[in-house]
Amino acid sequence: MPGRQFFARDAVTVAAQMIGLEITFGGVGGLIVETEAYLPDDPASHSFKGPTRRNASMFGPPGTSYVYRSYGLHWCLNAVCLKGSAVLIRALEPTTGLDRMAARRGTSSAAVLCAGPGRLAAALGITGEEDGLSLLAPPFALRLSGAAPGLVIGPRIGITRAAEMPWRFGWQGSRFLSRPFGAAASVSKADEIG
DNA sequence: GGGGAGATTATCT
DNA sequence: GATAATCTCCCCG
Repeated sequence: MPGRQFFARDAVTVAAQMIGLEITFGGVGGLIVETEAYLPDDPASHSFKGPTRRNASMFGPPGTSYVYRSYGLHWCLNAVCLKGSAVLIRALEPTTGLDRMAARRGTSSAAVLCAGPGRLAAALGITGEEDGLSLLAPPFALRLSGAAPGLVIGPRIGITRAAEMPWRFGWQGSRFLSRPFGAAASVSKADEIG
């Protein structure tokens, strides 16, 4: 079971190694199939210009949650790594609590329950209330699934600054991704990152 | 103190 | 594909 040391590393390394982990919140969740890394000196990162009330959690201890509101209406869940860096969890393959997630999302299609950061947070019932909580303690739970997926690596989604950096990681071949990886994507293995 | 942009998504054409 | 929904913070004045 990943502990604080797992997150006390470079966010790019953690983002790669989080693919295949199982994360649950209140007994609901699934396998992480898509992540993105955000670094302290990264113009696309919320931490780039230093701490504010909104991003304060990004400067907390490794393993802290950072939940922010996106475009005024969606919530997005991150795992804090080294100070000022975090991994955005963008998509899950649902494994537990499918019925509760489907009820929250208003759809019964597993393929889109958690395919996207806003959808994922909605399915798990995560809001700003959970900002700053530890991911290493209940109601959160992390565990190694035993899966050893191939990794797809490509540019991050939905950003304008530093958009070319290949800091988006995916479970190769997963049908639960928020969006496909483009032709520019490359393939690797988790233990080759870092 | 105000205007604009942003790590998004559901819905309609 | 285009657009609306609408929060938080930055930056300029």
